[in-house]
Amino acid sequence: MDTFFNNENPLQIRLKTKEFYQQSTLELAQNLLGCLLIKETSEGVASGYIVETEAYMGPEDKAAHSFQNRRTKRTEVMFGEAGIAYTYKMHTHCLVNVVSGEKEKPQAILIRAVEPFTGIPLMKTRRQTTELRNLTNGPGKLTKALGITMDDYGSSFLSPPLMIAEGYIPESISVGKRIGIENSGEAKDYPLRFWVKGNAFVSRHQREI
DNA sequence: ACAATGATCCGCT
DNA sequence: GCGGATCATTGTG
Repeated sequence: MDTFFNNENPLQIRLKTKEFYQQSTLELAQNLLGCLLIKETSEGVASGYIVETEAYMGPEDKAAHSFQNRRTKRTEVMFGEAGIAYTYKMHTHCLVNVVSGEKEKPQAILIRAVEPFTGIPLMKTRRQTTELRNLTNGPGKLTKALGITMDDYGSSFLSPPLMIAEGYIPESISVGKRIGIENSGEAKDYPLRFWVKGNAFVSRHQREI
């Protein structure tokens, strides 16, 4: 058991260990649901339960940045060990992925939404809104709320400042198509998006597959 | 050196 | 639903 401190309360957590990240990308994308995503900064600690993920399968997946094993400065961390953060910039937003798969297999899981847990006042300040539902219900929103930036590129989720810990086991998981990849041919229909069924913080409502 | 392209968000209709 | 903001990354010449 590790203890981290929030502005108000000590937070008792059980960090996920290295072995957790060594399952297949499809399993990991689902098993990340319900886990706690935590970020410590000089401003304080903020955390939320992961409620929506998308798997990006690498060389064979036209929607993945690592499609056809494209290996550049940006995609480099995906070729490394599982359990590392792959952050990248999209327009004005930073998005965060969990690198998965074996070494040299550039797969990753995009965290698309979390449910706010601790540090909610800090999240409201960062996001400039008081509406709880609007704090972290999208991949660009949650990074801003939690204070995740390009500084976290290549950082391990096994230790501060960026961490993933045990949370809860979702009752039911929904599966659907990924979002925002209309121009990636057949890959756009792959059933690689997972979310906690019925959770209010999921980014968009969509039919299950 | 340059132009195209988004794994998004927000505000408006 | 739609379009604009806005910029790093990437491929091409």
